[in-house]
Amino acid sequence: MPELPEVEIAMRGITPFLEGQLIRTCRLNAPALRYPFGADFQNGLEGKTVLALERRGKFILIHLDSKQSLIWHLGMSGRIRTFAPESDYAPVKHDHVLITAGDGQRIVYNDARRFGFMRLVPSQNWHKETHFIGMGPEPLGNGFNGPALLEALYSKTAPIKITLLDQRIVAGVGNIYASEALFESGISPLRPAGSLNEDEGAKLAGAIRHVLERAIASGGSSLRDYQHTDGSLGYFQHMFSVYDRAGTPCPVCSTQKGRQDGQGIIRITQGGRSTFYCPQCQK
DNA sequence: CTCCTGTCCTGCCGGC
DNA sequence: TGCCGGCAGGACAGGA
Repeated sequence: MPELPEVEIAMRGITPFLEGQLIRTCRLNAPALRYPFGADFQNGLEGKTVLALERRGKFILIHLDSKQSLIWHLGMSGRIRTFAPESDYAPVKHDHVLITAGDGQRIVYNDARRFGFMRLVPSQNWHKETHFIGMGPEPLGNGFNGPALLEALYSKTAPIKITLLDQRIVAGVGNIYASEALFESGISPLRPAGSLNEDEGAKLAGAIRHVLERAIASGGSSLRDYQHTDGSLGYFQHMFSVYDRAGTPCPVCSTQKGRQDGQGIIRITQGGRSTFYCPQCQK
């Protein structure tokens, strides 16, 4: 499910419930998510105080005062809900992890498909965990721009859409925002990644940043099960140009004189996953 | 190395 | 109405 914007919003949502707070209890309703929790998981959380939270790619990191950090990934269907101390928590199916903190506020992790996971690792070396080794730059950070992107792409022969999903190229881009960024930059998803020129590299880097920033500002994309931690919905899905819009007119070329004969947005499959684009606008 | 495919798991939707 | 196939926001392993 969640790509960078949704993970960022989830992290912002839980921060006021956890930052500086004592974790009182951690209840597990399943033996494993993607991986087993491990015998020491609950003990590693209970009685510890949260120092800080941060995001890296699609991962949330929760640093504890025990020199351990919680690595948290939401997989495809992971969702976090928060409950204020005095509010009622009504359990729903697939609520796998319940954390009670501070004054009694609760943080609940629900994940129908259990593709997500939580792992405790030494804080000092969290970035040396396999998930983060070789991970590409943060697209909203200073290290990401046209030249840096081109450098990462130049030797690649795979289609640019598939390559953008590789977290070693740039962190946090997933299936929705890869299609959206390619549309915004006018680049065909079928282009070999290494074939982009300087101008296209700059355009694509800018489009990735722009799309992600707009998605965060719009509260992310609420498809299927994704919601904010307080239960509210994002509305960036209403601003998709191409994703899940197969058969609709292209928002750019359908309005241009002499170009109304395009077939509109089409869906293709690349690497077993859907790609949406406008064959007329994206070359 | 890169690339391509399959797999983990449940839910939902459309077609018959 | 029920059943079945296909698809879903991700990451990783293993083989070519």
